[in-house]
Amino acid sequence: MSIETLLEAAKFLELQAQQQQKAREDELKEKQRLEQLAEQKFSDVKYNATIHNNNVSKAEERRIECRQAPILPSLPPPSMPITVIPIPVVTPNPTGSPTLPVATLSPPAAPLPAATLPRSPQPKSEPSVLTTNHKPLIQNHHHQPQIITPTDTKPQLVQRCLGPIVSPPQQPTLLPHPSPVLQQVPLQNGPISRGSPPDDSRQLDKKRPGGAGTREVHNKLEKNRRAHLKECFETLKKNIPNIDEKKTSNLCVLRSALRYIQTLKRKEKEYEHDMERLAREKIATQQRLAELKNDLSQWMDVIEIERVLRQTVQPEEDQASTSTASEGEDIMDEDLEDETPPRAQTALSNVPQHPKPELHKTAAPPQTLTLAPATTTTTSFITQHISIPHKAPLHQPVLQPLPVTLPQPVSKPVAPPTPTATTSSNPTTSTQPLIPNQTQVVTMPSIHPTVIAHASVSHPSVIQAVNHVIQGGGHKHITHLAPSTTNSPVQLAPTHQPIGHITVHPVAHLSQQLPALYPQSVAVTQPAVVGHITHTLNHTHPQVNGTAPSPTTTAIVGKQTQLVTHHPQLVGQTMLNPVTMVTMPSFPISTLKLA
DNA sequence: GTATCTCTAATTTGACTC
DNA sequence: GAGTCAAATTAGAGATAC
Repeated sequence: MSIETLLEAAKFLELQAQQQQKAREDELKEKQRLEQLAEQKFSDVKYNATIHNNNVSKAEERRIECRQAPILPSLPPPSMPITVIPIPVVTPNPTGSPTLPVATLSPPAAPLPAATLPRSPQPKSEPSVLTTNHKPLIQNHHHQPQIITPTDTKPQLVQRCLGPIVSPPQQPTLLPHPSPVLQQVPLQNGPISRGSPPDDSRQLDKKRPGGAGTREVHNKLEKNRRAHLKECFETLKKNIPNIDEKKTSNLCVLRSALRYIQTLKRKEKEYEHDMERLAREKIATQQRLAELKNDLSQWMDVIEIERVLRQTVQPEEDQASTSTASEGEDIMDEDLEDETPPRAQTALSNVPQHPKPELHKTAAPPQTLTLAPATTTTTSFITQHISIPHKAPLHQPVLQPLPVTLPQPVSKPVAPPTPTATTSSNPTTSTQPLIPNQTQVVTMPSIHPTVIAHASVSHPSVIQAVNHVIQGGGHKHITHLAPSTTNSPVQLAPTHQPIGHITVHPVAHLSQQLPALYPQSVAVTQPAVVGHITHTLNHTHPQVNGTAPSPTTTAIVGKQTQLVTHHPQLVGQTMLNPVTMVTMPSFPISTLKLA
């Protein structure tokens, strides 16, 4: 029954196909003229087939299919010869297969057509039919495999789409070989075989909610993602030095990047270590520098003390050739103008100028102390003793001959240094031209005839020098003064006055006392000198009130203990040295002029 | 010069996570 | 649903053997 019925059905389908074919050809002509799908949709299913033959795009196909979907049901089964649907109509099969395919392509639908059409083994029994039908079947598979897949998304849809999608190509080919049964076989087998049963169809259903568009979109997105990935690799490649621009795969890029990162990390660590090492070296160097400074200052103290001792040996006759303080100041002012300040020598020449307040402001450098006139042993002692510590370490030229700055090179033949000269004892002093300094000191007295004037000139520089020493870590230096003096070959007389207690020595009194106090200049003690300085400062402040402070004096006193300002006005002007914790006068001592 | 092999990039596709 | 990942596949280029 099955075969016969199938054959009959096939014949019936063939007839219908022929009729449809004719109608289709007519429609094709019309379509070619019109080429409008909307009208053609409703015209006939054949119309759809023609659309496919015209190489309509997939999207259009889908659209058309979707549009047709509602139409198909409306069409009476018998009127759908081309689609699979007609089969049931034709076939006497009571199973109602015609409706099934329409409802669902999948499982239920598949069996029916497959059972009926595939029976196409019949074709074997009927070679003619089989051969003829076989071609279309293959063609269908080859020509529009993709077309089918997209339409498989939904059973109904697929079912509806099957007709149009598969049939179109078939029909043209089928026309010459009318065998409705065979035509239908491929039609249904196509999708079924592909989907091969339900699994595939389910996957398709799951995967194609949006049809092939989803796949295309997904592929496009994936492509963009790859492009982005590629850009990232290129960027990475650019950031890696020493890498071949062209012949480098992504793998090489990654490896190179890894190596480069490791190298950078290693370098970073190295640099960190270097920084730490340099920091440690810096600290050590600074410490070393500080030590050297201290040593140098101490060392210079000894030198200066020795020098002072030698100077003290000089006879007082130096004073005889001294001129008035004012004269000396004037002369020194001229010198100051003539010379440029920056150099040590120029600075040295500035010393005499200090007496004038305004000049002192400008030419305060303590280096000038070296030029302190040696009108009296005390003054010379004071000046050199105090000033050297500062100048020595900072300005080596201070030790150089100073006659240049001297307005009156009345250099008297300096008495040969006493055998006790420590210059030889101290290796450092031996290397330095101490003798010129002595000569200078000797010559200076001519400039400063009186001790007072001398002191007035020398104090500023002395104080400033001391101040520098203190500020520059010279505190130790000051403390070393006493020991150094004691250690020096020349024995200094013990201080006549306690360090912690400063006595005021009237200036006039000083000139008289100095010889007495220090029969030999060498015997002059630091405290005494300091005391004189402070004393003069305290008493001369009215003249210099308002001038810049010079903490040197207090610094000097600081070593002793603290400065007692005797003058009430000074109290308000005194400053507390943060280093020595000693009050410092706020006025420039250099401007002091002892009345 | 050709065939073969190897490597790599590009593509497709299914699965997974958020 | 978008984005991502991984496996499978494909195509092209370079190296090698014949």
